[in-house]
Parts: sequence; C-alpha cells; structure tokens
Amino acid sequence: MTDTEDGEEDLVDALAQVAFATMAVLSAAASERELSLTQFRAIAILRDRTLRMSELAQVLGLEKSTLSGLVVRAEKRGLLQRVPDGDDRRASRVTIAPAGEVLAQQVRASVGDALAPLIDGLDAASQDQLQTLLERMIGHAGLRPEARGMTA
Amino acid sequence: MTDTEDGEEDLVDALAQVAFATMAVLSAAASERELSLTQFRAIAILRDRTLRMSELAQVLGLEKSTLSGLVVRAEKRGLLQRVPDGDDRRASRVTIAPAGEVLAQQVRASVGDALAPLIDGLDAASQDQLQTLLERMIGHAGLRPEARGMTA
DNA sequence: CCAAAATAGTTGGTAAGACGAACCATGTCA
DNA sequence: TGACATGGTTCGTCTTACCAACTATTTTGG
Repeated sequence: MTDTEDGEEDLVDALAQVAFATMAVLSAAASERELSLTQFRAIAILRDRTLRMSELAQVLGLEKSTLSGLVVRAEKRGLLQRVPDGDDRRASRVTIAPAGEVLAQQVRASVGDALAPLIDGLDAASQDQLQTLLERMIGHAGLRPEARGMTA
Repeated sequence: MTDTEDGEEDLVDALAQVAFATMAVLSAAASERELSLTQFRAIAILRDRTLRMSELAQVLGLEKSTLSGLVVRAEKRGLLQRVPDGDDRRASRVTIAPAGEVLAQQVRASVGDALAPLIDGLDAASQDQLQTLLERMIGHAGLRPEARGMTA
C-alpha cells in the first residue's frame, strides 16, 4: 500500500460499493431493453453530441474494432446512425437515431426509478450536497464536466 | 419517465459518471494482476468473511454455474479455497487463501492510488461528507452496512 | 508533387466470462 | 421411505472484447 492516507480507505470502499450498486441498476435497466450496458452507454454519451468512431471508442475505453461491431448492431436496430464525415472521407460520425433517443429516454427513466431507493435514503438537502460533491470530483480528474452522459 | 422528481436527473447522471469512472479504475487495477473484475470483487467480499458458493453467487449477482468456474480458476491460483461445510455435506464454504489476501491488498492499494486524483479533487472535509453520504445511501436500499467490500 | 508514413474504420479469428439446462449428491419433509 | 428441494458441477452456447491484418484515405517530408 502506497502512502494513501488512512481515512481514504473507507471512502474508497464506499465509492466502490455505490459504484457496483449503480452499475447493477444500469445493466439491469439496459438489458431489460435488450441493450448491452456498453450500447446503452454509447447511446447515452451521444445524447447531446456526435462523435467520430475513434473518439467514441476512446471515450468508452474500447478498441475501435470492438466499437465497429457495437455500432453496426445498434445501427441495424435503428438506434445509432453513421454519417460520413465531410472533412475526412475516411471517417464517419456516429449519431443517435430517433429510435435510440426514445430508447435512451426509457432506460434513463427506469434507471431513475431503480436508483430511487438508493437516492431516497437521503433527504433533499443531502441529495444536493451529494450531487455537488460528485460533480466536483468529476470536474477534476480529467473528466471534463461537459462530457455528460457517463463518460469513462 | 415516471414521476421521478426533476432534480434527480442530474444526480443520477453524476452517480452514473462516477460509477463508470470508478469501475474503470477497479478493472484496470484488477487486470493489472490478471484478475477479472469479478474475481477481484469476490476476493474483496471474502476479505472479512466466508460464504457458501450459493451465497457468494447471490451477492455477486451471478449464476451458480458461473461462480463454479470462477472459484475453480481462483483456487488453481491459490487465491481462494473451498472447504467442505461441516453441517451440510453438499455445500462448501469459500474462503480467501493467503495468496488471495496478499493480492487483494495490492489491488486495493492500486485502487486507492488510481482513485486518488478523483478523490483529491475534494478537501478533507468534503471527503468525509461524501463518505458519510455514500454510506448513508448504502445503509438504506437493502445494502446492509456490514456487507463490506463491494456488495452488489 | 509524390512516395512514405500515419490515421480511420472494417474484417476475421480467438479467448474470456456469463447463462441455462441437465445432472449427481445430499437433505428435508410428509 | 419415497418424493421433492437444495448445493454444486459440467457442458454447450452466446456475447463481447481483443488483436492482427487489411483497405481507403490523409498528411508529411524530400
């Protein structure tokens, strides 16, 4: 163990626990709609922007070959869409398709519901506080705040 | 969207984002030691207790058949150990083996280190606050507080 | 301005992890 | 005791991810 201060231990623990709980909820909600967690994440990320394949792969922490398959599958289902990039004829930009938007919205809702028991353990003020703290964490650590939607 | 209150949206987002970030760190740390995330989690859970196969499967949210394989692999590497349950000759209890203990400790340390950038975005007081809030969340929602070590 | 190197994405082969069904062995209960 | 339930394992299969090789297009340096 390097010189992490003592108290951090338990914070790490709590973080990990909540992370696992959250992931469980997310994957359940996703697979309810026959979406892999990764697919859902991709869709969520594209909610408010459009990226090139390689960029998306990078955000998701995936190999581009992996992403290829993922996008193809999603495209077949009408969830995502690839449009050729005007500037660079090698590249394509991935966009969320209408059906994907709908689906994402639904999944989002069930996630909200499923997370409610967890969240409702806190009163409104604490929720705000928590949100602030989490956002502050995200803000540092290279996770740009504008990178909405479950960036790696 | 069901009737989740409005503000929850962003809290959910923040939670998801932090969850993904945390998971990324955890799996990186695990796979550095050739551990699957699930294996690591199993070991972490057994840090301070011993469970039967079926119980462990349930905590991990896995099928028992899946767990069988996982434990066999971990046992071959001397990380876990199955000992027959005295009371029930069908059952076995899974324990962490010495090598597993060591490995878990190491992984734990790198997780701490890797999470540091995230955590250090907050001053000490905020860290405490965050920990308290997270633990409060865990406390509700059926995640018993004594279930240390990254329960589902 | 062109050849060489870099970059974007796809394809194909492979491995890991998870699932479900079928299957023993043991326990429980009527 | 016989029937049913429970604990685990085995086996076949699916999904997802990786890597290496390949095509098509930029970009760069001489």
